[in-house]
Amino acid sequence: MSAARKSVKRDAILALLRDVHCHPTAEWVHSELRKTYPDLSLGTVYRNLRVLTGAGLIRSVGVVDGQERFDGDLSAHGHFVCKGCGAVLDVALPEMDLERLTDGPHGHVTGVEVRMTGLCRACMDKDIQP
Amino acid sequence: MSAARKSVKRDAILALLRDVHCHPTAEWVHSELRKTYPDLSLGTVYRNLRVLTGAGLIRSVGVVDGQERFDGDLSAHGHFVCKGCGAVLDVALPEMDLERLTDGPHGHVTGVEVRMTGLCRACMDKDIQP
DNA sequence: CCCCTAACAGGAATGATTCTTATTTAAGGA
DNA sequence: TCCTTAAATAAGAATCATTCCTGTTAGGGG
Repeated sequence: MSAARKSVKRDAILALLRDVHCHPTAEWVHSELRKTYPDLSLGTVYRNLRVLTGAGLIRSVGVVDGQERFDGDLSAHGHFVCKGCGAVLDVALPEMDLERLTDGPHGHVTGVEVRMTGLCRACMDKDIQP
Repeated sequence: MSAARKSVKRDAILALLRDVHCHPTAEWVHSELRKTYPDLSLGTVYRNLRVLTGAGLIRSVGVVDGQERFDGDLSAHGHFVCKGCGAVLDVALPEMDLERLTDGPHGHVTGVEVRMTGLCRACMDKDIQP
């Protein structure tokens, strides 16, 4: 018995997420991998993103502007989300003891996500000159 | 010129969010306020939740199980989200200097949200006995 | 080589959220 | 108080990300 079978498409999705730093949406992954796998279906991307997230091989950054964003970098870091353009940038978390938060009085904690929102440099400049 | 006019429905939505501690969805707010305002439409709830969020009078906790959750408590605290039942609980953040994160190299930070995910006590017990 | 089942493509279905239109109502001035 | 104007609203249609369904393909153990 094997729970997960070898899958070229799934491996490609995982590899892509590990390569890029843009925290992609399902659609971005789809259109990107279409270049290599022209028959890749959007449903397959969605399903595998869920499988990979469930397996802890990637993580979700949450929903930005109605679309879920994913991250192949599992190291401890937070995210800055620009309200203007929707860009998601990695943010080093200044040594806050996230482990100390684990298993508080509420239950068993499996993940912590720190999300900052604001305006990125590019959008700050944009907003000055109309 | 007045940007925002007095609005009974909007005030009721804000008051409800300040009263409860369950981090409601738009639909929950709608069905709850229907008891007092039988003609309250779901669209009005969605629009006012957006207006109030934009005005900084409430904040979004993010999307849980496909539905956005809101919080009328603006004090500094994080959230524990149960993967099992979708409950959102307030978590005291152990004095981490969130201000120190403001205005990093990425742009102007306006908000920080710390979200923990895991299994709440009730769901932990549930998972033992099938 | 055969069977069982996971993985898949393609497209339909779902459902939260937003948008549109006509109607109501608050606010401020005459 | 009455009138004018624009915000607020109800109702329902439209949007669109995501999930579900169906038939097909293919991996890998036996």
